[in-house]
Amino acid sequence: MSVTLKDVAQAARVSVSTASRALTGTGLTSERTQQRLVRIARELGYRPNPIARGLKTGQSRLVALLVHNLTNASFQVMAEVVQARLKALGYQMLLCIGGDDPQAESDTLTTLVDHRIDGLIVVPTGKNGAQLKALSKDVPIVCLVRRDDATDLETVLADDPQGAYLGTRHLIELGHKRIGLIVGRQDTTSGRERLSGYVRALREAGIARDDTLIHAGHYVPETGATCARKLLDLPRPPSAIFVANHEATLGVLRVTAERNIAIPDDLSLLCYEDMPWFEWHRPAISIVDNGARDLANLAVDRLLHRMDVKGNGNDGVREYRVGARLIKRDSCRQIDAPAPAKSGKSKSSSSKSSATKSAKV
Amino acid sequence: MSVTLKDVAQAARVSVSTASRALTGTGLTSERTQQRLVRIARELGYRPNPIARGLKTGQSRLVALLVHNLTNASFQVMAEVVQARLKALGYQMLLCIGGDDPQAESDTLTTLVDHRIDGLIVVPTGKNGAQLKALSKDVPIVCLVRRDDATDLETVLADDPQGAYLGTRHLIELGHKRIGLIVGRQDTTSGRERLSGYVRALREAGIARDDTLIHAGHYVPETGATCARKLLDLPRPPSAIFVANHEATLGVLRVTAERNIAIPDDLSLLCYEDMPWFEWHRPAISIVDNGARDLANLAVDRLLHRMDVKGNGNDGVREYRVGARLIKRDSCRQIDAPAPAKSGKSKSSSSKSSATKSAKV
DNA sequence: CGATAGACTGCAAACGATTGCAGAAACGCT
DNA sequence: AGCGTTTCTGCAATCGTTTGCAGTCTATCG
Repeated sequence: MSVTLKDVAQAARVSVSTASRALTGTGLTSERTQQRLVRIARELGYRPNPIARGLKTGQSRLVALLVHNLTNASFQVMAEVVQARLKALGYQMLLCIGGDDPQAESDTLTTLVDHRIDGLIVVPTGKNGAQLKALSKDVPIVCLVRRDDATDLETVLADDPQGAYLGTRHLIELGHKRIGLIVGRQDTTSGRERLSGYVRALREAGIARDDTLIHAGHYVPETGATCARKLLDLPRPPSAIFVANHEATLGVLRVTAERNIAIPDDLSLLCYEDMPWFEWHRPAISIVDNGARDLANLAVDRLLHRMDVKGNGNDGVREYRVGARLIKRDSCRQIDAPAPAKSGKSKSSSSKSSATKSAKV
Repeated sequence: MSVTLKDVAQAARVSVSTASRALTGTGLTSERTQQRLVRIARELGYRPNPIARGLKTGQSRLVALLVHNLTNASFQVMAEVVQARLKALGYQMLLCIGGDDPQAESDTLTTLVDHRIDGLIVVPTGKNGAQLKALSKDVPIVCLVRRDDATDLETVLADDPQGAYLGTRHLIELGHKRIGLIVGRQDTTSGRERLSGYVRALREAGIARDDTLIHAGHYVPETGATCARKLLDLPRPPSAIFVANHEATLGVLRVTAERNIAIPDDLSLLCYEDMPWFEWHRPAISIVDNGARDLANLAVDRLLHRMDVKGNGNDGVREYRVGARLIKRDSCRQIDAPAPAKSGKSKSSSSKSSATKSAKV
């Protein structure tokens, strides 16, 4: 079927071993035969069989990435980044989708090690700590985005406390005093951390924490909508909402649209994590970028490092934090200005965002 | 390291071959030893090594999916579907991202066959027909979404002519006579087909084709924006725009926002392919659903079929079409009603969208 | 009772590479 | 020339399975 090492060796009238050494470039072969073999191999179109090689060396040139889904924009860019990096290094990426389901995660993990993957980057559900720990003896593993507290695996995390702090402070600086927070479940690291950043910014600014302004739930549009309604139905509704997740943002936008609440005139909106269409949306939505791209890159770096060092060389560091950054667009507005006649929370549609409108069409 | 067939055989005091036969269930072994071996294997936690098996059998239990990117919502759901289906069958999915770049595609293809993948589902760039054709002798291949005209590979396509026809007809039925079309490059099948569907609907309705209303370009937001501007700058701008791609839709929305064009009051908008946020957007965007999920499922079906039949059993059919369907939401409006005073293409921001605003908040 | 078919089982050779070990060739040195 | 190095090459084993072939055992039948 395809050209094997044996064919090359025969064509060159040398033994298979010599051919192998010449082509893998171990330096144990003479310059002349080396070049000759390389030439012949090329002429014959020889391509080494990774399966056979893998059997002997125990490596597969396969690295797996296990994420929850692909609808999440962060996971998308991570998958793209990981794939690109690995490909450049001659690895193939096995992309697995666990759906945040412990059982599926567990199954997937075992098949992956069966396949003798050379490395694994995983967004853990947090329910398979024991298994992950056991696996990490055989395969280099790096956790991404979430930590699995039952393990001591190297983990690359977004700096959620800082990101949430940054975002909240931004809103405070714009003059907001009542800032609604829609945040993730409090039994996840990120949920807790984002809340803590928010609280810290409030405290620093000397603003009292008001628990009626804080709502936690799953990262889905429905939750966003529900929480937004609760916030807006408050006797004294917030002047700004910080949505700590992009999926939930969809729900919030829906509610503001339904109720005809103009952003940012009637309500400022700040979102955690980017989505491609946020900057095309009108108004373009300001965000705290969790640095998905950097996260993925760092995870790959760490994984490669571990794969090199072999033997699970722990160099002490267990946790890496990737800084978040604020990207200001048009969905948050200054609020402390002495309200001019037509501004404030009227239903006017003529503030900053629309001031530059052309009458074109 | 891990327990091998030899270990199992030893524990059971049989030869490796017997163990192999018992565990793979060839039926060539006595009921009793069969069950005994299965038991022992389980007790020892034996897991067959796919690499070793692959070396012998020439199969890898790996199926590759090669798409252009993951930002495209259709590709996302396809990837999810393919992954789920394959996993259920004990295959792992190799997800590759080609970026619609012929060179990358070509490279990827060769590494994939190196890895002895058992099957391939590919969204071809159309520039590597020869290679694909050659590969298809070794590996079952199914093309998805796009056809590669240089090959006779089995291909699963969206019914673009029908989808475009459906969408256009919908707009016509709503009374639109001048319908702008923003469509893909005309050197792609889908680009041409979507145009043809549009043209057919027009013809059927007895509306003359107006080429100033038709713009083609890449499926990216920028193109959408550029084309939208051209359309809106026309002396007689269209009353509806049919955007034959969701990415381009972003650009269109941006332009309508910039120019304060209310949808659907000032302009009806219909989009090809769904995106998760379209139904959360306000107004919710009407679409022609290309049936990404069905496409992926069918592609997997066909691939499995080919993998079974082995020897590239062609059963004649070369092309499968998956029907598109119209999903009406809120971005298209009836236009033939005798225009009331305040409608039309004024720059007013006070049509339906803002008329119902509550002063809430 | 012996022959023979049938049902299991084991031996050993693959699959395509890598690699330890030892032999061969080439070289420099005295 | 003889000897020790060094450098290169080939043999053969190995990785963990599968599988053709031949051998063993039992049971059945004439």
